[in-house]
Amino acid sequence: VFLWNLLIDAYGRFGDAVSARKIFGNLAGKNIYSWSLMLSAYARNEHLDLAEEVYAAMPEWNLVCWNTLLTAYKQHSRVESAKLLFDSIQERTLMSWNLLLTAYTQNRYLKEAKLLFDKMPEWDQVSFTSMLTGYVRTSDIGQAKALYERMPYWDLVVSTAMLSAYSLAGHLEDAESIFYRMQEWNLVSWNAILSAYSRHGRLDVARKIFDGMRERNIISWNALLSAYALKGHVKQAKLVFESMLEWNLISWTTMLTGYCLNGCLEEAKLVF
RNA sequence: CACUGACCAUGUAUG
Repeated sequence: VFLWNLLIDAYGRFGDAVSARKIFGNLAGKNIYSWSLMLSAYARNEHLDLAEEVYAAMPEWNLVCWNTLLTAYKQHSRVESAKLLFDSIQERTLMSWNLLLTAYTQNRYLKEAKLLFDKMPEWDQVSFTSMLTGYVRTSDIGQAKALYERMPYWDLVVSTAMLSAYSLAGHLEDAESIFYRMQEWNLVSWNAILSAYSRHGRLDVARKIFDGMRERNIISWNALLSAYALKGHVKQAKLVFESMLEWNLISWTTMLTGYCLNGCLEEAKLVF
């Protein structure tokens, strides 16, 4: 059963809920892990209705499956359902609280988020990050900063969130000072500072950061691309675009917007 | 063996 469970998990993560379902369906002696894995396979792959069916059919429920269903509701913006589930479950961990909080903040229920945050039995870095991004989404940089300064310490994720918040609010220098005071960096935080410079039109610095990065992903490339495309350097942007190894919807939209902003309507049409 | 937070374009509700 362990091994079959691993396979269900793999298919679920790969996005193939149908194959996961086949294995699950034929599996004799399903345990609570099998059920939870099937539940998250559906939850991850945009099948909320099927996830609910699996949940309803489960022989028993535990914390993990409640949390998984909360995650699914949150991702599908079913905030009311998340709240109902949260109120009805037998036990809650900090993660369950964080999930409801994130359901609120990601869907801009800021008042509810604030009330819940103040009612929580404890907070961890996730709780703070979630509340912080709630403020950011509602453009309240002041509250975001106040919350950040209340924290006992800062991990990589919450620092990156605050860095991006400053950048979004137009405070490049505050973003920089967070970055340089951090104890550790990863690809995401490098991308965040790169995009901060890019957003503020500091093309030279953005380029240097990009060139100096040890690893890059498509987000890094798109950030550099937008530095050029949206600040009037269409030719440079085109060069970057052509050296990219892969493109996604964001790359194309960036390039298209760049052409439009610079009056290159023919090129824009071609891209489109 | 299962569950939560941060990074990229455009748009995102007094139009």
